[in-house]
Amino acid sequence: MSDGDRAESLGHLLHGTARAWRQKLDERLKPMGLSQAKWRTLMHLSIAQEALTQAEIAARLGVEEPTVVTLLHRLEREAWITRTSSPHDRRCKMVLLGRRAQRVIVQINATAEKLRHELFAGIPESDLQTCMRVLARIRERAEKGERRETSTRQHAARVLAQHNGQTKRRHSIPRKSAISRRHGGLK
Amino acid sequence: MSDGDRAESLGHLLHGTARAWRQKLDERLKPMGLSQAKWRTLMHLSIAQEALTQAEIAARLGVEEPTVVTLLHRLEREAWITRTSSPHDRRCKMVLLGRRAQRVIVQINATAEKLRHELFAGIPESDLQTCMRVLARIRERAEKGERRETSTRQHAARVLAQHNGQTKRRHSIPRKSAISRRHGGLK
DNA sequence: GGGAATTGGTTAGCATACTAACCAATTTGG
DNA sequence: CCAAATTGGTTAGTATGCTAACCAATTCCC
Repeated sequence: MSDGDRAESLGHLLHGTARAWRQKLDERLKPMGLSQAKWRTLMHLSIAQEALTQAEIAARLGVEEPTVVTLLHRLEREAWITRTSSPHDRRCKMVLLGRRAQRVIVQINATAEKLRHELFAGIPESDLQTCMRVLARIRERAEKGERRETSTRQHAARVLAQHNGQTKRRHSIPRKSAISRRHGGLK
Repeated sequence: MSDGDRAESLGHLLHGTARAWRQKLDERLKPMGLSQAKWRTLMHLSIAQEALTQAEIAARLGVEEPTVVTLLHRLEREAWITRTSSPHDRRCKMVLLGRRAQRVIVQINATAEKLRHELFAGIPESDLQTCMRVLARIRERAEKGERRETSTRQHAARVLAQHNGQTKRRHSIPRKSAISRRHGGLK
């Protein structure tokens, strides 16, 4: 029971600490019109020092693509970034930092760093190392076997391809309608 | 620079580990029609062994009240819980575990515990302790000074009370309309 | 006793994340 | 070369969290 308690505590602790940290950072970035998600995106673009595709951003942030779509939508609306079609691959959108972002990105990083210093103050270096090692191990285990085997595009396509020859309508019948109004609107 | 890198890594690591853990647990609870948020709520009710008010649940989960409202709404809709008005305090709603929840709660906890064992396998006890100590310290710091001084109900009310005698319309003009259709509909 | 303050719960609106399903463009393999 | 598979991006719908603003009920205190 004591083992279960301790273990459960780490789960809650992890959850709660991540939440508290995020909230604290959001609170400080708020006056600049930013949040952690936006800041992290800008930071990755800044580090890359070149235009990234949305898929690359998603990979670096560790989130799914649809999440990136709306995130970038907000960032673009607020003039933090610009999105242009790639001339090499017309599927891709190249994402660039706007001037405004380039100007304030230093302050943003400074804010985040200051918070980190505050949070880490007085904690022995070796303890931080241990903590990171433990977390990395847990994360690795939790992510491993996240096969996502069920209902991947590839998987579904493969199954259906084996099932019948035709490739149109690869999935089951759509539930709503999914109308696309994309017939000439954007170039 | 190496210091900044390491520090930044812990931030990302914390975020990513919490996310991976949550996803993994959600994945396993999904067949039972649950998620981490729902499971945690049921677990706290189970531990309490008595009816709790929504405010108590919010405090135990560490989330805000409006979050609990929609969470309980979903749980009630799926017959995991029931909500009844308290006879002692007509403001309160007492939240009770439904029969269905009581029956499966053991399996749910077993699932969560099994995952914990898998994730912790091979990690020295002392390292886990250190990790928890570090996280607890960071969390404490991050939560401290979360004054929420700006725009608390109490604060706003106090300020306006000093400003003018009347208490009606304590806040600024609502931006939309905030129509309440609560005039006899319920009860 | 009664007005002020507090507390419990709610709605509205937003941010951030997900999965499922889809289209358009490119790459691959026979 | 061309059909099949893959890849990049999108929309729709849902879950989970937040803050702001509010109502109703209770408690506090003069």
